[in-house]
Amino acid sequence: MGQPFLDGIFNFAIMRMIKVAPIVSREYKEKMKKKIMETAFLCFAEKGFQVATMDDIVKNSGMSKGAIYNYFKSKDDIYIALMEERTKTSIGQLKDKLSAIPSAKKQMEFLLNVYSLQAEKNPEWQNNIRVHIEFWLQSSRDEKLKLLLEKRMKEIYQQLIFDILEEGKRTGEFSKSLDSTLISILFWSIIDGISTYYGVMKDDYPYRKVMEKAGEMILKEINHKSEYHKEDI
Amino acid sequence: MGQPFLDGIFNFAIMRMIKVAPIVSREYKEKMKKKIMETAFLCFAEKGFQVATMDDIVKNSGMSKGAIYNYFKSKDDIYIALMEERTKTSIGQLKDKLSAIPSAKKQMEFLLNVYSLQAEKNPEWQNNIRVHIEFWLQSSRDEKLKLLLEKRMKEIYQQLIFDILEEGKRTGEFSKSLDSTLISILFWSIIDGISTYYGVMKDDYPYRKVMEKAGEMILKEINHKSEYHKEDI
Amino acid sequence: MGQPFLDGIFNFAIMRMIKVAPIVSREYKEKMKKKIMETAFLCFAEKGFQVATMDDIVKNSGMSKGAIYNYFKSKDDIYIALMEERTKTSIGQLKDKLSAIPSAKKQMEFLLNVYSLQAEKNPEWQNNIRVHIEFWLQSSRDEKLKLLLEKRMKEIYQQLIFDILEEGKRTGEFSKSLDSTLISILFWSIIDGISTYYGVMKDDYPYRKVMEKAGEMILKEINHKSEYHKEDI
Amino acid sequence: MGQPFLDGIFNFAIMRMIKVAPIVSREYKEKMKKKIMETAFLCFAEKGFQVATMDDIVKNSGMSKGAIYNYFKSKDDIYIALMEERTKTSIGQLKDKLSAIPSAKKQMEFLLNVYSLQAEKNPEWQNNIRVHIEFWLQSSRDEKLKLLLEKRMKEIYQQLIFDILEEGKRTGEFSKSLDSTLISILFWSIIDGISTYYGVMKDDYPYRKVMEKAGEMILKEINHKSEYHKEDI
DNA sequence: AATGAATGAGTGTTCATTCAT
DNA sequence: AATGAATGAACACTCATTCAT
Repeated sequence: MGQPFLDGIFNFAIMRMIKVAPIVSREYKEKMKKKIMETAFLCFAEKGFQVATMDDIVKNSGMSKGAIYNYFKSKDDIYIALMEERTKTSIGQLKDKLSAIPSAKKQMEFLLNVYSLQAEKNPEWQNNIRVHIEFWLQSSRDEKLKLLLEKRMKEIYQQLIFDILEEGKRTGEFSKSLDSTLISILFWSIIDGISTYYGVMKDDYPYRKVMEKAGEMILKEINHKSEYHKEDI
Repeated sequence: MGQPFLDGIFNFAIMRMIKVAPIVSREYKEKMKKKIMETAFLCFAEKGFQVATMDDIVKNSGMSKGAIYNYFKSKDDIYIALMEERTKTSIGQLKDKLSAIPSAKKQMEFLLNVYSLQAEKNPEWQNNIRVHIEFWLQSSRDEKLKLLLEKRMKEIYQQLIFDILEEGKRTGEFSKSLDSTLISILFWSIIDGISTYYGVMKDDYPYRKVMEKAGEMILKEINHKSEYHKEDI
Repeated sequence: MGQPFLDGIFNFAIMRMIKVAPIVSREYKEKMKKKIMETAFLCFAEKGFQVATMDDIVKNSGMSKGAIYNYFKSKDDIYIALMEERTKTSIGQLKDKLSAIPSAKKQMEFLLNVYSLQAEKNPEWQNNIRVHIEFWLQSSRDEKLKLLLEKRMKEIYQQLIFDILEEGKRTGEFSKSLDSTLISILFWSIIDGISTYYGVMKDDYPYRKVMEKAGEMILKEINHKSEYHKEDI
Repeated sequence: MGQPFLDGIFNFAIMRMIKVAPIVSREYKEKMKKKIMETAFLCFAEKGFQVATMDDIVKNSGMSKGAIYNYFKSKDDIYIALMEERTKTSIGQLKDKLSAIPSAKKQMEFLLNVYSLQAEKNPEWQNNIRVHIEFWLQSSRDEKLKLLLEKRMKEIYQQLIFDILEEGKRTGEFSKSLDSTLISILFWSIIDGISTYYGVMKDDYPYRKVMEKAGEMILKEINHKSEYHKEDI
């Protein structure tokens, strides 16, 4: 009686099947997280973080409340994940494109151009900004969040501009007397100021024209222009 | 024992008085409204509009809940009154001072200087900004509010700059080719962008230096600089 | 114009009336608190603290949720208030009666007799015990609660017995070699052990007989009897 | 392409195997149950039955949720199994040791000694007690559970003492006038009362000293001493 | 006009249990 | 038998607003 050999194989196979196979793939989980984040983004954009409820997210995502809490441990957690992902994506794409541009000056021009065209190219831009700014205000009342955002701001955004400016100074494209730190701070203050107005005023605000004028002013500031004038003479 | 008859007369009289004659003066009412608004501002600045509760306002104002609802019909209502009043006050003071300055260029310089010094002169500036921006974001989700703010923005703030620029163009101080509308929009976008960063980052943000550099750039843009250069020759 | 003098009187009267009169009396508030606590006690006794919900209390009290939270800041808070009040009441009554009894021995006998008769005299005794013990277990996992209860236990309950025992030792009623601290701890351990069984087993447990036997043993222990024996031998 | 036919056979075979033959041995299942119960005990002891979650048990056991539900149909079910097993084990060990002791008096002394030393010998004693008592309180609200515990209490614990006492009466070691039922009930009331205090107060409670004093009192009660007294007189 | 107790729908979060795989 | 994602009813608690006094 019995076929020990086959039994062994059989049991092994069964055990393997049972033990090893992950019920859902990693991709599945990623997809779910993404789905929640996308729904949450829309809800936050529509109503604001405070006003949007988990029930809104539940309803719009078509998932159950428990399911969402399997992926994120709180509403704040979704917010943070959302922001990290948005930052990572946008800055990553930017960096990729910038690295293909040889001159620092051209890089700055490219960057400013990207932002000038955002309103037309990226239909989510308005929402993006509102959610972003709201989160930011939020952070000023939560030390942990503030540190997270501040770090991100300094190490990622400001650093990006800072590096371009320093490179430009090195190659002689930009004025040596430039305060790269100050300008990188000012750069984002202006970009975000304009974007905030756009996010609030929406299509009543001439986003592109304002952004282009701002870009012009920034380029004028960092270029050797003033010295050119003197040379012109 | 008492004097029921007289009591009756008294009560009647009192009731009548309340109905017929305004027992408290208009000034008293204004004073109360002001008190509520001031308290509310502090609460909103500290916690944010959404998070601050009516109970916070009750507690900090020393008034009763019912009293507050006698003066304002909702929390939103306080917010709106607050913003209207803040705008009126700040812009009113500004206008007073500007009218004493004869040249458009000097007016612009004065204005930029005022904002540069805000952080040091006005310890409430950070709170001011946060409440302002938050309210603003709020407004993008409430059409009524949005119209109110947009009108205010255009008719008061942008108009202020627009008028100075046009005057400067008329007197020849500023370049004739200037797009006054565009610059007045850009002006506030930059000021508010810098202020927002400051409101969030607080003292980690070199507000004054950034604001001064921004002022420099704006002045450079609107002045006849290019022509000066030529004249310099 | 007008009658400033009368106006003054009138306004003063009105202001006084409005400002001073408390809308609800202190008694009213005490009555409400009591009502909530009584309802809560019944709920906790029926289902246990953990299982009983605020909605149970809401439903059974006939009050609204918000009203309850106006009087107590949390479910725990109700629990604590409940326990403090129960302790205060029961120990207060006990102390009053004890103070009328001249001899320490008689006091002990009285005390034991009170507990022996609890089951028959106090129909809530079972519930009382269960709620009490449950709260107690709860406390072992909450340091703050534990300290509160421990303090109460030591300073009120154990102290009560300790004082009687010491008084008895002083008057020669009780053995000088008695460890008053130890006996006072043991006393309540036994009383509560018996009560716990009764609270759980309910009328299947011969509460009175057990308590009487225990009382007999305790009295035997603290009386001079044992020494007489040794001397007798 | 595959071999659908063979596939079919394979799948069928596997399905059949699972259905027909027990793939895992009865021992394996017992081992699993034990593992779950041990983990559950630790969780319940740490947090209490209500507060400990199935997820706690999942995490600490290293098993999956589904697996646990294969062995126990509910959280309550684990609780019951746990209690039954604990009772069986502890009483079983006790009985084994008692059977080796020839005299009833020595058996009582041994028993009391075991409990006196529990705190020092059994580091789990505190947890044990808390879980036990908590379960017990629980039972008072669940008729089924109550009957189960009451039966267990009477048939196992009280019976144990009852038998020793009766044996002692038979051999003349204990007083003939002893109410064995009453004393056996009192015995556990005292033991559990002391243990409960210890479980809650933890090391602030002089467990051993109290238990020894209680043991002394119990022994004094059941020994022939009292009759000696009468004779003495 | 003033009071503050009352209201109750709504909030984020938890968790025993189920079930497709 | 094993997995762990999904479910959704509960939960304690909040708070803008109302209204009897």
